[in-house]
Order: sequence, then C-alpha cells, then structure tokens
Amino acid sequence: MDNLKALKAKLNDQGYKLTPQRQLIFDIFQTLATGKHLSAESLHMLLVERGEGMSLSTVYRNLKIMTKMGILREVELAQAQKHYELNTISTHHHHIVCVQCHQIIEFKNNSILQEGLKQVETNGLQLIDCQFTLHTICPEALEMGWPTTSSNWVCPRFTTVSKAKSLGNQQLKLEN
Amino acid sequence: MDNLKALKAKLNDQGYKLTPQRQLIFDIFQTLATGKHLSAESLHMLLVERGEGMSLSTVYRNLKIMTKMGILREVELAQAQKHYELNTISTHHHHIVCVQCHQIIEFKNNSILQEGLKQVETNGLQLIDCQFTLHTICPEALEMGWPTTSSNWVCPRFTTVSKAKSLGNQQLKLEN
DNA sequence: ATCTGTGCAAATAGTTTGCAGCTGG
DNA sequence: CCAGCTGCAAACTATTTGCACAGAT
Repeated sequence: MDNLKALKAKLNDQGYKLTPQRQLIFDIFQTLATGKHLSAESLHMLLVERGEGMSLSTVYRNLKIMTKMGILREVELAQAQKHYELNTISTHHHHIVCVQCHQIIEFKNNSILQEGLKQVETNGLQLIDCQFTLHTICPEALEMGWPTTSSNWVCPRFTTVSKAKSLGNQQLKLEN
Repeated sequence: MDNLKALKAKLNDQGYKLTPQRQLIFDIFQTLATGKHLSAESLHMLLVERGEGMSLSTVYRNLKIMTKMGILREVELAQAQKHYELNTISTHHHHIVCVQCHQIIEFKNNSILQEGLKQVETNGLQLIDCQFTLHTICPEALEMGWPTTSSNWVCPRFTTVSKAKSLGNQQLKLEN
C-alpha cells in the first residue's frame, strides 16, 4: 500500500522505525469509519479482539508519537480520555459537543481552516492541527433543568436524528 | 459589586448557593490578568497564599459547576491539567499553542465566534463555549530536529517577542 | 428542617516510566 | 550491530467520591 510507504518514509525521516505495531495502529485508523474516534483504551481493545497482541503502553507511546508528527489528531471532547483520529486535509472537520449527553456532531467548514492557516502564518509558525470545538447544550436538557440534570440523562435529540442540519455548503454528519 | 449579584442570581436560579468559597474563586478569576489561565492546583495554591483555606476538592467541585454554567471556560492546551478562565463575550479569544515549547498566543477573532453561533443555531442548540485552537510548531524547533527534540527544550521565539503579530483588525497578545 | 456544600482521606482512571530483552535499518 | 522499540509491572498525577458535619434559606 502506498500510504504505508509514506508512513515509513515519514517515520524514518525522524529517526523512528516502522514496527509491526505502528503499522497495525495506522491501519486501524485508516479503515476506521468516518466520524469515529478511538481512545488509547478502545484502540487497544480493538487490537486484542483482532488477535493482535500489543501492550497498552505501546499503544500510548505510538499514539503520542503519531500525534506529534501530525499523522493523528488528538481531540479532547466531553469524555475524560483523549480520542484520536487520522489527521488529513480531506477528512478535516470540527466538533459540536453536547455537555450533557456528550453526543457529538461533526461538521466541515473550510473557511475556518483558512482562518487558522492565516493566523498561524502571520505568526511565522507551522500548523499541525486546527480544532474548532463548540460546547453546547440541547434544549431538551435545558427543559429538564440542566445543569442540575442527572449525569446519565441522555438527550433524545441525537438518538433520533440521523443527520444533523447542514449549514450552507458545509456538510454535517452525526457522530458515534 | 454588581457582578457578584449576577453570580448569586445565576447560582440560585439553578438551585446552587453562593458560598464564600464560590465567591472567592469567582473573585480570583475576575481580577486575573488577561491571558492568564489557572489550573485547579494553581488556583488552590493561590488561595492558600492569600490565607484563604479551601480544600482542593472544593476547588475542583466548583470549577466544574461554574464551567457547566458557562461562567468559566475550561481549556485543554498542551499541559496535562485543565486550565480555567472567565467566559465572557468581551474577553472571548482563541489559542495558538506550540506543541514543543507549550507557549501560548491568544488572539481575538469575532468572525469565528459568529461562525460558531451560526453552526450551533442551525442545529437548534445553545452555545456554552466556542474554542478555536491551533496546534503549531515553531521554526526554531523544526531546525532542532523536532519532533525528536528533547522535551524540555524551549523555543526562544516567545521569550523574546513581547507581542505577537496582529492580523487585520484582530488583536493578539502574548500569553502567561 | 431540609437540602446543599465543605473538608478530609481514600479511591480511581488514565497515562507514563524503568528496565531487560528484541528488532528494524 | 546499534539505536530505537516492546512488554511488563510499578509508579504517578490529576481528578473524583464517600462520609460526617456545617450552613444557608
């Protein structure tokens, strides 16, 4: 596979090696459904299920390296753990997250990425990742008396809506 | 003070009480220099230095509540801990963070907030916080062979520059 | 009177690290 | 063959929680 060669080149370029473990991790992210993020823990479980033994520390170590290199992006949404996804221009997107039910809506918006690039270049820096994150509350939770709502109350909105509303030429999709 | 009344009203409205501890925390954030964030730990230390005994758990508990209510915003930048700052429209800003030296540049950009509001309203949600975060690397670190750079190497760029470059009508200032 | 808040100490969860042996370039 | 990588177990750090008591409305 071509992407694999590129990965190897990128790694070697920085003095890192292409190990079977790194290959596997990269592969999982490449075949991951759009809009899915993995935590270190869930990635590890996925690997174990696949019959690929790999230690959790190795997972952590490699997620870190691949994030540093800009291969993956690390997103901190509502949950306690960090989540990871491939960091490519074509799949680049942002997140709306409900602070009560923790559901996530992804959306694309190129003008925001452009704005980010401009801002970064103006300061003579190089962009590694650009994250636009909107913390929101759903009207249903507000009716329930949020923020006093019980922590496990789940907003019905996202479980019934299959696709979030799109805005202009921007495309939105519902996230797991 | 007027802000204090507003705080009390907001809290009572949700069934929370205005305790001396909450007042103190709010006060600290109000008098905090622009561009400064506090972690739970550093806020606690600040309180202790001031001679205000308060348990760390109380700090954590109240930071959480005040973030939920939109009084504070929780930012996850390069560090391991979460940091907090007041969440007001007039002070609303975004962050550029260097992934090597962890220095932060703040910048204002109203069009981004507008974009966020539009996006959120289109989905029938209510905005609590809007964060635009750019992860970048400084050219100096790249020259040093980043990402293989040692973890405590500090980019000289930010320590010498007193004010980051501004972009258009947007205003930039150097952080903490 | 009741319900929320606090301090303390203990618990937890996510992540990191030291070390001895293994492996890719 | 050598610097980087892995697995394991132990360590660590930020944050959360249970409980008994105190305080506000």
